[in-house]
Amino acid sequence: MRPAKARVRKRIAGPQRAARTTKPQRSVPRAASGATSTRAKPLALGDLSQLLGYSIRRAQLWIFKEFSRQLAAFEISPAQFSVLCVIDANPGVNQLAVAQLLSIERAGLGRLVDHLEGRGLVRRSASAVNRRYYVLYLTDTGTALLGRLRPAAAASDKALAAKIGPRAYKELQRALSTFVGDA
Amino acid sequence: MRPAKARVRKRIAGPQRAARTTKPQRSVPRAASGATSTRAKPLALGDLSQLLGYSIRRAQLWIFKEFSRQLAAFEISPAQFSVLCVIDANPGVNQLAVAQLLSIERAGLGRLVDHLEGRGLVRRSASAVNRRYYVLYLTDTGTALLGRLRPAAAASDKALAAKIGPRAYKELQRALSTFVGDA
DNA sequence: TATTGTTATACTCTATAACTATA
DNA sequence: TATAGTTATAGAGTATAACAATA
Repeated sequence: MRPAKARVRKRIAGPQRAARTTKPQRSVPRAASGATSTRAKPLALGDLSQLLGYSIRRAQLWIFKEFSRQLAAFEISPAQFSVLCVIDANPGVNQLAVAQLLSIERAGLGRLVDHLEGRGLVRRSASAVNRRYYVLYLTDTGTALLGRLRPAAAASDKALAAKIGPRAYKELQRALSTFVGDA
Repeated sequence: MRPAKARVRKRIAGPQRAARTTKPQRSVPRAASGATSTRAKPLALGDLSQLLGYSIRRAQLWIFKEFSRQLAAFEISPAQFSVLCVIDANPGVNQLAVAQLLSIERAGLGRLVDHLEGRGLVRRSASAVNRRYYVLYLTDTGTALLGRLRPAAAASDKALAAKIGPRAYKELQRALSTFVGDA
């Protein structure tokens, strides 16, 4: 049998162990020329290698992995860390302002703040000036945790600096500053 | 009433229009000091602004948005484009090799290739040398489409170059080359 | 009528485990 | 026993529409 083919699947959520009644069969074109696939020739990225956008994507994946590794003990995601930082830097900020600053959807940010509040890191208070607002503060627990997150985040950024070199680190910080603050 | 609070939610999937029986009430600390939240003072990013990792994340989000804008007419995501590029550059490659090169899970790549095959862009053939393999090729349709995607992807990368400047573009290409090829 | 926050929903990604066929 | 591909599933993240309360 072939590697279990199900072409043009329907993406349905079937039963847990679906019965494999119909064995997929297809005409096997032996005349596939020199298609060895026996891991000898190195693979090429093609046009991808010329696109800076792809390099940045790969760098970002590496950074999230490194960040998660450094902060694994705290169970804090990059997005959660960014929200804690913004609340810490702007005590009494409201949710929409945080969402806009970080380019997060307000609905998603609401759930994220729910989570942080449930862990006792963030406190929601009613605004005295506009009753539609919540104003956000770090709790003492939140402040204490952020104090421990900061060195870990800095270590993760240092690992990045070590990977690309200190000069490139400075160059990137200057070159990419345009992206921080706008969408 | 307050802004409809449901603190420490349970993340359950309730009925479409859940009855809002319990009106959330909480002690309103008026002594919230100078927490105005009336959009006057500019917000600060806090420690975030010092982390290159955050800048790269923001840059990557911008790039995906720009890429999707340029390729909207083709309904091709960045990930799909990357797979088309790799198959084009390595005719007869097998799925696992593509997954490893692009750091995509093989399960996810299988579904992605399903989609591309369903659109008639990619052809799966049985390997002549190892019957566990599929070998992947672009169809004529896929090759033709990639020919039209290439300029669009290049335009998206040019927009990035225009945003950061040509010198920074070259610097980044050199500095980030370490991330292309490994995890 | 517009705005803040919430809810519900859907879709994509990611990650994992288990399974079939093959080696 | 190990590997390629698939399936199922669960968890995040994202995007949107609609609603309540408030302005």
